[in-house]
Amino acid sequence: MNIATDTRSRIIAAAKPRFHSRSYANVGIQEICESAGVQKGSFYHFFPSKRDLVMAVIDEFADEWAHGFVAEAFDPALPPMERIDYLVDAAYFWQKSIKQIHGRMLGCIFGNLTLEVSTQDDILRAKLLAIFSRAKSRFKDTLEEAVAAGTIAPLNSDLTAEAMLAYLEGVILLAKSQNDPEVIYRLGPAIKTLRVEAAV
Amino acid sequence: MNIATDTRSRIIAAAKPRFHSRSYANVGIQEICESAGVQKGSFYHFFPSKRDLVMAVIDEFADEWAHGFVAEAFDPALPPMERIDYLVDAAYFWQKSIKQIHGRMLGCIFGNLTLEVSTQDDILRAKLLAIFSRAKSRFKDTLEEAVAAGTIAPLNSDLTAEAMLAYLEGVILLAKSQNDPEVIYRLGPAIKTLRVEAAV
DNA sequence: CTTGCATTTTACCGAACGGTCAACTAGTAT
DNA sequence: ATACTAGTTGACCGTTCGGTAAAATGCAAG
Repeated sequence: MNIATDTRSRIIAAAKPRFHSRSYANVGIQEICESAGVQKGSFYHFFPSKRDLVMAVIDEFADEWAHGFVAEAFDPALPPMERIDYLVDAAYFWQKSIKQIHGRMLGCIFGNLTLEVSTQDDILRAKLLAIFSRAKSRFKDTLEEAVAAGTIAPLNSDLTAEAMLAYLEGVILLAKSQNDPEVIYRLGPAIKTLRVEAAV
Repeated sequence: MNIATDTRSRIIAAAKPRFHSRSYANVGIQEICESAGVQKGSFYHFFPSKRDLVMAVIDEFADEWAHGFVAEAFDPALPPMERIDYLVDAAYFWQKSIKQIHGRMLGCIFGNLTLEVSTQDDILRAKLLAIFSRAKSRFKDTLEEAVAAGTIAPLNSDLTAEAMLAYLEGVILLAKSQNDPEVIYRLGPAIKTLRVEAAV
C-alpha cells in the first residue's frame, strides 16, 4: 500500500469512531491528528477542510454498510419481506455490539449528522440525502418485488419505502435516547405494518 | 415583571431559536449574550453552565408545545384517532411556517439534541428521554381510548405508541434531510397504519 | 444612614478551534 | 546530477470556546 494513502486512511480510521460516537462539532482536527499520528499540516495536505474529511467518513460508512449488512439483507435469494426483517435485525445486532464494546448506543451516523449539520451546510445535507435516497430505493425495489410475488397487497411503493426508512431512523433515535438497543428489537418488526395505499 | 427574571428570560429567548436552528455545540455563550444584551458574567449568574441553559430551553419548548399544538391535538372532545392526525398536521404546519420565515426546516429540537448530545451527557439524555416518555404516554392513552371506543382493533398500546412516536421523529428527520416540510405531509398520515399486536 | 443582597460589569483565564505557511525530506523521472 | 513532486514537519495565525473572579451598582429593609 502506498504510504500516502496510508496516512489518509489512518486519518479516516481515527475520525470514523469519533464522529460516530460524538458529533461533528465536538471532534477536532487536532484530536484526530494526534490519534492518527499525523501532523496537522499533513492532514490539510489530504483534506482541504474538515467538511471534506467528514464526507470521506460518510463514504466509508456507506461502503461498509453497502458491502456488509445491506448486501446480506437485500439478497435476492431471500423472500422480499424477509429482507426487511433482516435489515432491522442487522441494525439491532450492530447497535447491540457497539454498546457492548463502547458502553453506549451510538445510533446511525447518517441520522446523527443529518440532524446536526443539515441546517448549516447544504453540501453535507446533499451528501446525506443521497445516502437516504439509495436506502429508500432498496426498500422500494423490495416492496415492488413483494407485490409482484403476491406476498403483499399492492401499495404506493415509493411512499411506503420512504415511510419505512423514516421509521427505522426514528426507532434508532428513540433507542439512542434510552441508550438501549433493545428498543430496536421491540419496535423494529412493526416496520412491516407501515403502508401507504396506492393512488387510485 | 422582575428585572432579574427578565434578564434570564431574555437569555433563554435568545438561545431558543439558535439551538433549534443550529446545534448545541455550534452556539456559543458569547453569541447568546450579545444577542440578549447581557454580559457573560450576568449569564453565569443565572445559569451555572451551558448545559443548564439548554435544559431551560428544552423546558420552554416542551411547555410551548404542551400548551399549544399538543393541547389542541389531544383534546378529549376529538375522536381519538383524529387527535393523532391533528398532531401530525400540527407538526407539518409548524415546520412549514418555520421554513417560510427562516428559509430552512429546523425539525424537532428534542430529536436534534438527542442525536447530538445523548452519547456525551447522560443528564441531558435523561431530560430528553423524559420528554419522549410523556409524548409516548399521550399516544398510548389515545390508542387505548380508541380501542375502548371500538374505533380500532385491540393492540399493544404501549409499543404501538412508541412506534408512532419513533415514526414521527423519523419523518421529521427525513424531511429535514430534504429541507422540505412536505415530506411530513406525504408520510405523516401513514402513522396510523403502524401496529404492534397485543401479546397473546 | 447603613447593612446586605441580588444583579451587573469588566477584565481575564487556559485551552481549543479550523486553518495556513514555509521549510524540509525523500523518491522518481529525465 | 538535477529538477520536480508528493508528502511531512512544526511553528504559527487570529478567533472562539466555556467558565471565573472581583469590583461596582442598584435597591430594599432595618
